[in-house]
Amino acid sequence: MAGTVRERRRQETTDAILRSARAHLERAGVEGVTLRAVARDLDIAVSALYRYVDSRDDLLTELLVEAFTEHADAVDAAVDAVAADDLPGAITAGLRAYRAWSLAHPAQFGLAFGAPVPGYRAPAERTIAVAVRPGSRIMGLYATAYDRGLVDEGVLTARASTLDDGTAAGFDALAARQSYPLPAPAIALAVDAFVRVHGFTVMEVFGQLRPLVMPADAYYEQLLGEVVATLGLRAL
Amino acid sequence: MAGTVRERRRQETTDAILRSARAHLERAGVEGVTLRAVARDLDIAVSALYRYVDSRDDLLTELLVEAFTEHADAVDAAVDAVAADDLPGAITAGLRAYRAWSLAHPAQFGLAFGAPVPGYRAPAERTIAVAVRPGSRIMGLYATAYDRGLVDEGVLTARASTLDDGTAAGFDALAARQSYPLPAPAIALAVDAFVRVHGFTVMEVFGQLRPLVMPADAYYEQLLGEVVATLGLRAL
DNA sequence: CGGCGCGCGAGAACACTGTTCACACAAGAG
DNA sequence: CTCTTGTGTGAACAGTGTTCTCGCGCGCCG
Repeated sequence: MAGTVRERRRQETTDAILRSARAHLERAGVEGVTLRAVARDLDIAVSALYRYVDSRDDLLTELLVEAFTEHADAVDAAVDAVAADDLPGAITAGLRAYRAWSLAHPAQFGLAFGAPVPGYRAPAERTIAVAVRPGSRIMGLYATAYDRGLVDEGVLTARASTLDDGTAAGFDALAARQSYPLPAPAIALAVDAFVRVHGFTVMEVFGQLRPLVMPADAYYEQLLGEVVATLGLRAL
Repeated sequence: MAGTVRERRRQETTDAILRSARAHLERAGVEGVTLRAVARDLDIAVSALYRYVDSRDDLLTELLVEAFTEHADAVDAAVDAVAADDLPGAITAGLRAYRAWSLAHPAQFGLAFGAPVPGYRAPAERTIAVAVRPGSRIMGLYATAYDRGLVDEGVLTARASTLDDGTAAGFDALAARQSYPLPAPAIALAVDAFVRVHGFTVMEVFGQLRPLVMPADAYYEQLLGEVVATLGLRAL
């Protein structure tokens, strides 16, 4: 129990606030997370909440980074559960977890990836780093796969032929900035894959897929297979 | 000028309400569309609005179907502007307009395709029909292309090999219901294409693409080319 | 161990929001 | 000309976020 008694009690209250806010988010969406509702849960005056939270927007930001973090943690856990040498398997598992977490936590997913919550702009410095984690993880796996020569050269040259110079330069800059040993066409392939995965997930969670694709599980599994193949990877 | 003076005035007021609500939506997002703000715009008492609108949710629904309609109209206009015999060109133009409208109207797009607005459930009977229009239009173009034998048989058989039975059955049922002369693998290809287009658009409008792809225009054009090729179509 | 600062909580107040109500007025229908 | 009906008003209620002022008393410091 590090810290003084006061600090520990403060931490407990902060946790309780976040727990309550999260519960209301899951049950009633963003509009349901209300300072007064949280205060009622904790049997506390509304104004007392301001000792722990700057504003309602601040509370939403907390929920937002929590959502991003849990999402990324889920992806990481799935990746880590796969044998380290099975890179296609790890990528598949990570992308599978990407959708699974989103389906299991639609409210958090909506907060994180839905339309920017009106009225409040999420502070970029707090969100971007964590929002980018799943993508970075997958990109890292793909990079080591490329390093080990597991990426088919044919798909890379094919992708290179349809890549315009401006985008390629942007990708090269990105690779340099993040120190990925990936050529621009490989990054393009990874971005393509991510767009498909995220697009499918968004459409499913937001209910725009229901009229079209009914047993979405099987469809997504097939999508994952195709995506991995498009990346130029062969399953073990 | 059909109808009595009263009916005309009523229509004018209704239009003014929608115009004001739409302006607030574009300027401040969903939270910005407020009955009191609209009333202030029209120099009217708040309670008077209830003569024209059942509730705030009802007003939001109106904006929602308006957004869907304009989006679909934009796609239709782009398709209609292409020579009737150039089906790949028409599909490309339609999908290009799909993104262009979304970028030009981020607030409406967010309302229509973002996280379900918390607290209120859009009445399905009013939204589904119009929400589905762009997809139906593209699917229709693809169907006539298939009818004319313009769809490469190779991609169809390839797609069929990775399609599970359940999904295929669902697609067949969809084709029968909508009376599309498309086999299940073709519908799968169309859905794949739509997921890529919508996914890219969502990520771009919601700002999740900015860290990755900088000159998004060129990238999207390339994506369109690849999507059309994946559909088994050859440009004129 | 004792004084006391200050972290913490309470409650009232203000400015907003959506929604409903009783009421008044005028315009069109018969 | 009457009188139903559409339209607009203002007050009221319940709920929201936020900001004050006010105290209490815990727990750190001497």
